[in-house]
Amino acid sequence: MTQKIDFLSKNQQIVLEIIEKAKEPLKAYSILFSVQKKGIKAPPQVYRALDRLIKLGKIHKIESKNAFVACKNDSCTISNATAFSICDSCEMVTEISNPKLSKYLANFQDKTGMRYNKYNLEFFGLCKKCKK
Amino acid sequence: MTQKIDFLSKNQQIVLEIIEKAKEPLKAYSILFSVQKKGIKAPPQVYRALDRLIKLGKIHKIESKNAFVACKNDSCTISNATAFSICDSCEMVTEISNPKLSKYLANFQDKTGMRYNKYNLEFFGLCKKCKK
DNA sequence: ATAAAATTGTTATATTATAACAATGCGTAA
DNA sequence: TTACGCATTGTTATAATATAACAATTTTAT
Repeated sequence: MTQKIDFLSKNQQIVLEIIEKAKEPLKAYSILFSVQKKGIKAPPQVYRALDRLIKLGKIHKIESKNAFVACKNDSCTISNATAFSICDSCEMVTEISNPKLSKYLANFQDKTGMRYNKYNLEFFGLCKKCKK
Repeated sequence: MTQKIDFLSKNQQIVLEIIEKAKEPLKAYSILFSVQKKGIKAPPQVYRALDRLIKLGKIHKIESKNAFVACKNDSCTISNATAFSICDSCEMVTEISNPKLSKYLANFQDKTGMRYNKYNLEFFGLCKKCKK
């Protein structure tokens, strides 16, 4: 039987918790370091948990940073439509939750007629604090 | 003085040429392998050329694949607004060049009021061939 | 021509991620 | 119950991606 979709294993819970607590996106190996006291010892354990949490939509990967953030959107159970705002200076990352944008992108069609089932958008700039 | 913006060094030309010839996005180490006969021997040489070519807008990095493609848009001299269509099955990648989309994204403002100077968008799905 | 600055070459190593297999747990049919 | 099959977790090793640090060379300004 495949794992129930709403069940998190111990490792998955540990990894999720640390990502949720963090104010910044976390790198896989910094997660590994933090959770070693809890018995997670090796990279594959972290990467497996990350993969699973991504599939469940509990976290997202910031591709340009190879880092992971918790999904702020409670209703997000599958992460097929993501948009982030990233500050080039302080590296702050926030998930953009904008219905117009999601609708626009979900309905976007290019001339090839290819149909998309997933997208990821990353915006870069300076956040208000850093612009001052 | 900093390097003139339209001048490519030998290594940069070699790397650009191989990326332009390729039908698929190329990985850094596959580029390295291909250009070793031309005298490029070590990773930093490839990565420097890639960085420079990206800044010039001659190539783009597909973040979700850690791979590099040539920019198809001749007028692209700075790569601050990119959008790609990626097939999950055959891994084909095409750059989307759609004025409406670029305009929409360039003008996008989220509620924080943060102003963006760059974005990268990656769409995933099945291309026409693979959908059949 | 020569010093300063920038670029390129080279070695080594850091960082990110996965393959491969062993150990463990877990449902289920006999 | 038990033992078989299968999924999950643990472990070791290594692959793949990327950069730091410094030496050699080339370019530029004077």
